[in-house]
Amino acid sequence: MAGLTAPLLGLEKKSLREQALSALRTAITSGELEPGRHLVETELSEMLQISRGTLREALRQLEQEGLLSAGPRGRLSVRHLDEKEIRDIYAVRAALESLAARSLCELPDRQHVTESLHKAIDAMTAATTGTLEERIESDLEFHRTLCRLTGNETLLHSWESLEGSIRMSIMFAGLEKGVSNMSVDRHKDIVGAIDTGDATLARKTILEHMDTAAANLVA
Amino acid sequence: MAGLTAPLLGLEKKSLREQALSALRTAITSGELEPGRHLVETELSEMLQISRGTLREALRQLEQEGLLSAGPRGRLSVRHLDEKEIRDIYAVRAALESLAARSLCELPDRQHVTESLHKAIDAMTAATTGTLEERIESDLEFHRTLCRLTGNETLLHSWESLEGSIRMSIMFAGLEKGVSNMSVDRHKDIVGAIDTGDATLARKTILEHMDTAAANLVA
DNA sequence: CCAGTATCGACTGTAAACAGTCGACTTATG
DNA sequence: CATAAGTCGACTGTTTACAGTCGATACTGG
Repeated sequence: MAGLTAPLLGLEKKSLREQALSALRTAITSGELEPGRHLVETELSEMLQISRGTLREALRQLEQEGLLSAGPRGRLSVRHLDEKEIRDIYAVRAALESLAARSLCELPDRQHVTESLHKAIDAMTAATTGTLEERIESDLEFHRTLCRLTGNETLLHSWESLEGSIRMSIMFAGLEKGVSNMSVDRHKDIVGAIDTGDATLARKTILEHMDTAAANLVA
Repeated sequence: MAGLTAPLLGLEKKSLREQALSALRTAITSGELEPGRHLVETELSEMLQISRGTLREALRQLEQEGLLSAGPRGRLSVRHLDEKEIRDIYAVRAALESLAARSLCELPDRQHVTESLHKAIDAMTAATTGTLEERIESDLEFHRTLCRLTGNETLLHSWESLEGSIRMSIMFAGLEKGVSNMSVDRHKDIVGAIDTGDATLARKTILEHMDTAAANLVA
């Protein structure tokens, strides 16, 4: 049994809370737990086979991410998004990602950045032959990479806190509409703009991308 | 006992979790719970006279707000901010608030907006004769109002999720440095720019305000 | 029949107890 | 003396039980 591989040494055992968080986030953003649905702690804890205390910790986080809304007496339900809310979410998303794009343009050495973004583009290209879900995942991964590459942890965290709302927006609009915003060419334009090092151009490209995306979602 | 006033009818009893959240947020952002301090659940729950379960829910939220960082084995400690992190926080803050400013310029009817902002300015003016804490509160209230007036709930929520980090940045720099960014005149400039309805000017004013603020904090 | 009161079930909020992991320290062994 | 094994305390993660609030329904009295 000698010679354990490095990945095994780095194994991370996920807590029940984290597992519940993931499962619930997926169930909500996929529509399985439908908008407006009242989440009853006792039911959910039985379904997930965890205690109510553990579940509550996960639910609190989802509430903070904007996926759940608290009704009277602390009752949590899956949030419903109307058109205005989707537009609002995309406006904030645009603000964060345009900051990311500008920040990347201002980096002294952009080579590793563009390499990583090209990899993310390749992944998007590969996903065009996959399922709608795969295309959405690769798209969101591209945008997350954009934020991550800035090295601004606060920016990445803010974006990730918005990710659930973004996913719900796509779900509300329907996956086909969502995917219509995920063309590889338009993302190549973003990378191209960043490549030029022109922060104003990069910002403008992102803002336009997000304007179009929001308009498509609410059409 | 007839004739209860409307405010009494609207009384909201805060849960222990919410009370703990407030108390902890204040203790952290004021420096009472100092950066790097390991928060031991059993100690804190005894101090606050609440159960560990209730405390955990509050701590989770503070972690998500960026005020605490999780170390090995789930141990939470008060986050320490270095200069880069402060700059990063202010960059994200600038992105959010400049979106707010641009959004306000695009509103069809800006009269009630400018009235509210002028009120916030008046409160800042009144606070100049008060304590440093009062000045910081009135400043943050001005900026929160900026975001709230847009009617974009996602934007307000994102800003509020950042507020703790903002407060900690000010605390790290020292209150005097923080207050140096809170001159009434500079905030009047922001309102003035929004008054013109020129979204580009308003955005630029905010970005400059935040650039200067960050530079002052890390100087 | 209607209004007031009582009861009960369905929750959420909270506390107390149990369980597991780790590091520091002590003890045993070669 | 150095190393390995054992023990224990200090936590965090989780479960179970208790407590309170509310709405819906049933009951009672005028």
